[in-house]
Amino acid sequence: MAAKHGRGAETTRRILDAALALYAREGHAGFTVHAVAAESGASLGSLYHHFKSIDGVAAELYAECMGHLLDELASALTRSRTARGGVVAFVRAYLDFAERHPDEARFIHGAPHGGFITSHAARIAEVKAPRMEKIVAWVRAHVAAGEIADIPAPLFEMLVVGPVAELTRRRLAGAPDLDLAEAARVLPERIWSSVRKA
Amino acid sequence: MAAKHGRGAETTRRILDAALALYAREGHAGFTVHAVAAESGASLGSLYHHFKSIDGVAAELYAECMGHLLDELASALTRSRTARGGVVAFVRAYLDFAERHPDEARFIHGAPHGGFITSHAARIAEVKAPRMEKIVAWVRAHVAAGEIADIPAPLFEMLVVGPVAELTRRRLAGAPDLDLAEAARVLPERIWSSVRKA
DNA sequence: TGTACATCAGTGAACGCGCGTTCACTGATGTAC
DNA sequence: TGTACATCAGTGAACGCGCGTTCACTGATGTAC
Repeated sequence: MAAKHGRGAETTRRILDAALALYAREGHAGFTVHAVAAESGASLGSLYHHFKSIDGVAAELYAECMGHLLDELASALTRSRTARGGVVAFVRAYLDFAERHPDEARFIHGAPHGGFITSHAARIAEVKAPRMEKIVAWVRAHVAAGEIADIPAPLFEMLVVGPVAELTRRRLAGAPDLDLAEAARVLPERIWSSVRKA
Repeated sequence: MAAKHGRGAETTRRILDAALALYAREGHAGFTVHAVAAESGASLGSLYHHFKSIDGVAAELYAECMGHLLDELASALTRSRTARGGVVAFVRAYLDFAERHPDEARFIHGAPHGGFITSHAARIAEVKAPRMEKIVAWVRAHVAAGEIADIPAPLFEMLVVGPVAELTRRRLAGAPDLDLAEAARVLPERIWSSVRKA
């Protein structure tokens, strides 16, 4: 899937782009094989030639978007020397991603309730694992240095990702009273307060 | 909907209970009118007599679960005198709810991606609004007293609800490496740190 | 360079299935006098 | 209390529709000699 070279690469690309645009425009209910094929200009048969099923399209698109987000988060982190700088940059990068790529953010936060995430778990893990490893290594180093509180890694993740993920979800669900600029001003320092040592 | 008295109250109750159990067991994909009717023992016609559509069932169930959760959260808050005690109790109440009522928590966090939440927004607001009002009033009072940071109410909500909502979502999505007991020990104080004044 | 063959890419009509919803109906409960 | 009527509760076969998927096929590109 997602052939990097070869003749069908362009078609594959068009299908994934169309799927993302369609999800953004029509939501979960409009995300059907027929609609994705029509939107992309490919035929049904062509879509099934490159992807094994509609869930395959969704899984590949999810892996792509998640990879994109995690790349930005990991690089925000590793660019920073101090723990505080890293956490602040991480939170900003998340909010920035939601603003610059709202369609991808919407797909990441909304799509998993179709069952593809369990049926294509291997493909998704393949994309997530190496990025998560980088992030976890950075956090561990700063825990060891005594800058970040020594709490279980998953709980650290909840504290940092939770507020921004919730914010993103609500915005995408249509709550308009949430100002991203203000969030970017307030949240990073607040979240840092929740994970700093002592 | 959800007649409080009258002859059909019992049937209505059975349908909602069946819908919740079915969602917990089969997930989004199994949540169909036919399946809900069969699970509840009611006929299709009877279901349509009491609810106008399958979305109507989902919306009523959502309103019920959300009301239940917000009741527990609001009472945790208002039982507490100090800001710190309130926030800590709030977080514990959320985690407690997820543990004691996993089916309701799963429905609250998973179901909204069906479109019923916009089509039945009025009914849902009717349940949420008075509870949210209590919560907001409590927070405002403690902001005025200088105990809680003076940040916009929605951002306060993200900081407090975000981590526990994210945790709940991941657990329900099948991540087993998340220990609720440990979360209840670590998160409340950490979250308090993120919203306290100075 | 030309010919023969194999593989890859793409087509779109057709399929069966299960979904949400309707409807003509029967039975049970409540109301009037 | 008995009778007539109205409303509410419940039944389940039947409907049309759109979904995901298949398949026999054509055309384009790559490979061998």
